[in-house]
Amino acid sequence: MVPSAQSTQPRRSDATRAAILRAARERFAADGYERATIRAIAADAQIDPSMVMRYYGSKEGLFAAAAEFDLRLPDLTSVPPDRLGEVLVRHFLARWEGDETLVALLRAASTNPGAAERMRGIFADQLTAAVARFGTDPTLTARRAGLVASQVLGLAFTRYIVRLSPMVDTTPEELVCWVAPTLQHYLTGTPPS
Amino acid sequence: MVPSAQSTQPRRSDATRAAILRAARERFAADGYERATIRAIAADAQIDPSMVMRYYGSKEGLFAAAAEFDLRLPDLTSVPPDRLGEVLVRHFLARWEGDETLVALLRAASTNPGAAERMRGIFADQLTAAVARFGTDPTLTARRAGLVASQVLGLAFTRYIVRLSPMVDTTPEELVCWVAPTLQHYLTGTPPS
DNA sequence: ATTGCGTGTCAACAAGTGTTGGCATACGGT
DNA sequence: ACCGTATGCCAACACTTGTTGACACGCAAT
Repeated sequence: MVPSAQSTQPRRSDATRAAILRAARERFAADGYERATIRAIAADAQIDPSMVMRYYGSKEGLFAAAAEFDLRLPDLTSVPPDRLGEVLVRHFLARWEGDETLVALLRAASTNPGAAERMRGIFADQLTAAVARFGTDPTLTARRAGLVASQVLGLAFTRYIVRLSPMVDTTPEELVCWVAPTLQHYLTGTPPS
Repeated sequence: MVPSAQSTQPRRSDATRAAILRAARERFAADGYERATIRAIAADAQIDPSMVMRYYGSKEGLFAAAAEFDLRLPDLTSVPPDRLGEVLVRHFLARWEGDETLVALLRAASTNPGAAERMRGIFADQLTAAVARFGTDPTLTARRAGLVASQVLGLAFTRYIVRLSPMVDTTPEELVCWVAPTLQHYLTGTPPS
């Protein structure tokens, strides 16, 4: 992608900024918020730690920039209603395998309140909005979204964080087969009593 | 429970040891491994930080002692096969609400390799063993256990760590109704292809 | 060429960390 | 009553952390 005719003109330090951000995402994803030190990130990006401060203000600011994330959920109204679960699992798995940002967010959310807040926002806003397309009861919609989040985050947690052997070894396709009915049930199943 | 006629005779410092352990569990559960400082734990237990070192050797040692945990899984062969899911969810929920040890372990597992290792052990050993009672294929058994772990840990992660509003607000009973079929499917469902 | 400013490095600070050794004290067995 | 040992506190170490300010270099415009 070209520097683009965005609102702000391209700066000479854009390459450095990008290198910092990339290193930050890697470190946050691998080590979590507190173990990922600014010095280590700066070393990975091959610059001085003070640059990180100048460009991102603080460690919190750096994390906020590095953990910017969009689930890019597809329009669920245009998929067959009985394939909702399958589409969702496949989408989430693809989103994870290709972008370590969510893993960074996931790791950090356990110990950093800001990260947890952001995680809440992502799943409460983006996922709930996607689910809200069908069904009118807002409480039920939120509950459905929450249940989907629980299974999907549990999948990521066991596969990428804890690295439970069976969850690591299983192929994405097989995971889809197993988990799709679960999400389908959470999305379209009849609520209890 | 009485000091007991265990292998080792009761020491005069048992009360202190217990206070340290209780404070450690609270702090680890609330703050995670790195943010839970020995000084804070010692302050909670109203003793000097050096005592923690003397009795538990190091921070790692303290965590190892504080994160000792048994799932106390019931004997799954004595429950009706179509109620396995329900029994399991209910058991896990009860186990969590009453003991913060697992929350501590869960929080710490994101950033501390030792905690992740222990988490792996608990779910790979205890849960797999309970599931192995029926079904002979070991790979399939491990996979079933892993899937159950993913949903159950995802439930805990969204409810106790991230605190997603819909997952916090929902009553345990209703959660059981939603999640039971999922676990049932993972335990007894037919594997894909 | 000179002036400004953005970019980058170096050294250092203040705070907090896990960890250690020394010293007082009080208990329990003799 | 005495002595050894367990228990507890205090002060300090060595180290790492995020963060800051001063200083050097190079590009761009005048």
